[in-house]
Amino acid sequence: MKVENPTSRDIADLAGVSQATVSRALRNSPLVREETRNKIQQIARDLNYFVNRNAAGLRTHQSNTIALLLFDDSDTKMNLFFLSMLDSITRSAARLGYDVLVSLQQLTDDWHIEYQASHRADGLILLGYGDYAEYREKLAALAAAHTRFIIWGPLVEGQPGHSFGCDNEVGGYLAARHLLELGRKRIGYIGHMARRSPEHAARYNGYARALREAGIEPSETLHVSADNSETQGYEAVQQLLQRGDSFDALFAGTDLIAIGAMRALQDAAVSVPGDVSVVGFDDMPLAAYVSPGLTTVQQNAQLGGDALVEGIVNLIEGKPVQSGLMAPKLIVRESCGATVVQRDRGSAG
Amino acid sequence: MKVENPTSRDIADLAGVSQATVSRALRNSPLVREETRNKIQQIARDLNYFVNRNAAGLRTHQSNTIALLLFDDSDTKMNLFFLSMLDSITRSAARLGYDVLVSLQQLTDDWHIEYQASHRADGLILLGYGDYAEYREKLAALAAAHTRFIIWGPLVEGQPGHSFGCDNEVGGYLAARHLLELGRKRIGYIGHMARRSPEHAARYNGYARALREAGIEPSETLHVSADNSETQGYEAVQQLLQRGDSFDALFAGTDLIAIGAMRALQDAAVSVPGDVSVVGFDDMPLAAYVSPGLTTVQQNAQLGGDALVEGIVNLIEGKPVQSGLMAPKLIVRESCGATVVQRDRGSAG
DNA sequence: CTGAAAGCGCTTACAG
DNA sequence: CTGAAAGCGCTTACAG
Repeated sequence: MKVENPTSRDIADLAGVSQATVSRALRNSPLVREETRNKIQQIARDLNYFVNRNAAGLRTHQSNTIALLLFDDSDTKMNLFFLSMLDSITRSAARLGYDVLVSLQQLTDDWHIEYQASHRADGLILLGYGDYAEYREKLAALAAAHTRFIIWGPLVEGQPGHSFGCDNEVGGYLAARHLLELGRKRIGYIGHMARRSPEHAARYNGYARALREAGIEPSETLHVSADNSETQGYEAVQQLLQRGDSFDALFAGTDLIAIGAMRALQDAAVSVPGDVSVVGFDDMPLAAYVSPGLTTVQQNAQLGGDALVEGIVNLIEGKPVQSGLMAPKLIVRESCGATVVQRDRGSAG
Repeated sequence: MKVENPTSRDIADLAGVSQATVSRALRNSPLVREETRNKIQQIARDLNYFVNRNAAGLRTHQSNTIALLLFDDSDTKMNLFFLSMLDSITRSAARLGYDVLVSLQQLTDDWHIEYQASHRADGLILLGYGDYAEYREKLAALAAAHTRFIIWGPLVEGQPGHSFGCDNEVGGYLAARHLLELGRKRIGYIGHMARRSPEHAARYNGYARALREAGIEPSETLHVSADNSETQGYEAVQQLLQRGDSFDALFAGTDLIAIGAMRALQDAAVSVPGDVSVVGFDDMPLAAYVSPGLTTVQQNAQLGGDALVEGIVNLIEGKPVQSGLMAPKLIVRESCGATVVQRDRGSAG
């Protein structure tokens, strides 16, 4: 009873029912008598039959697929945080019956409005940091094409579509509070300053809020602009040291910047955390392994991925979706001089 | 001239030609007069039209999609090496006109024979380390279902399907040669010993070959079995130290093991590389950041990903495919005591 | 609870 | 170079 590429018609013949009944039975329609359904499903299993997704999709105008668009225009390799989100995204999607199509994009690429138009995906998840000016335009184009999408990122006033992200303002606040509680007073900031990046702006704002609450006015001379790379973190500290304005702590916009900064400090014979405390942002696997271990602000990739999938699936299914933020968490290691109860190396990697 | 969800028929009406001609024009058929083709393509662009993949796939029995199945049964998070391969895989696939469907699997899961049977993918790329006994069974099932697939991994005698991987034997040889050239004589090995994992067996064999070439018989008492985790590397070194047999170098089957091993040595006040040299395998981003920087054997993820995509696409298109291996490369950092010309931190991350 | 029938939107022999 | 027509394999109103 071998059929090479069985169709529902083959099963119908074998079961002695109509093809329509086979289709119903395989979709667990209550319209089909249980006995009939069981028989049909058994035959399908025996034949190694699986519904042709193209045919089903053509009929139903669905693909049961989510496209995950990763973009990254920094000079580093694909951000590991996004990669680690891939894990929870694919798992959540699978649980809800969706496949995940992955595409790595340059921000300058066409943004594949066609994913939905071509019925390859029912909706998009957008993941990555980028220049927001350019970004906004693309989002508007997606919205104009009636593409369903959800963005990982902050709530931005007037931005088309839905988003879910980390509360970067709170993250920056947590980082700066930690430094203040350790007695640090002259706390610098290294990161994106421009409003090109609302993520980084929010981190900065949280930092500034904590300082002001402590009666300290953030000092321009302790701020250095840097993109997300170790090199830029390194160079930023060199600049800072040249300026000659003293500082006893640094809040870096990302872990990569923080790691570069720590290295620059060490190369300049400045002790971390003896002379200067350093806090990062992201908690990438590296953060636990550098020396000293980097205290940083963690975004929960698991929660984030789950929320994004839930959001896009709700969008696809026409249910209401709210943009939202999740709370970040301070991970204390050695780079600030706080007493560490137990060294957390995080997950291996 | 707005059409909500345009089909080729809408374009045909607008262009004053038949739907068949539209289909030909959009696929750049030479059968269509250039003028007609240009006109049709212009209209398609104006309408934001994209070919319905379900309909096209139903007709052609193709999905132009590759399924990437990542599995990992180690206790660590998804192996970063595989994740970094994702980059070159999606890019290569895109260049060849294929989408990439990603699925994270447990080795114990069903292996989605249905990806191809359901016409969701034209072929599979299998990525991950695993228990080979269990593995083999699944591969046989895939082959029995006429599923096209290519595996990242070693050439294994009698294994169904095609594969592409790193020459682990040469990698192990390079690592051990390096240690021998630095004057090390008592070189231990930490890693999988069982033949469950041909990858690790090959690494061990290369190591043993280098030793024997140098007139040294690999010593049982300097071998400790360990899975791919920092913890197991740490514990392995503790065991080794307890045994009391002296050693001046360690070759670890993976970077994670090596990093755990280095930490155990440091915790036991054994200097790395002063007393003991350590070499790892993989060159994960971490390797450049631990202290001392880990000398290790690098597998080129870029090349690997490209080769896997090329392989599966050839398989899909009925072209001949050869299983193959690529040469690994020794990355010298500080953990062995060799003179390092320039510190290579590799790519950020 | 089941069947006959229409139709989703394409691709491609076939005929001209 | 172009068109009319068949058909890919499903899902789902419609009728019974």
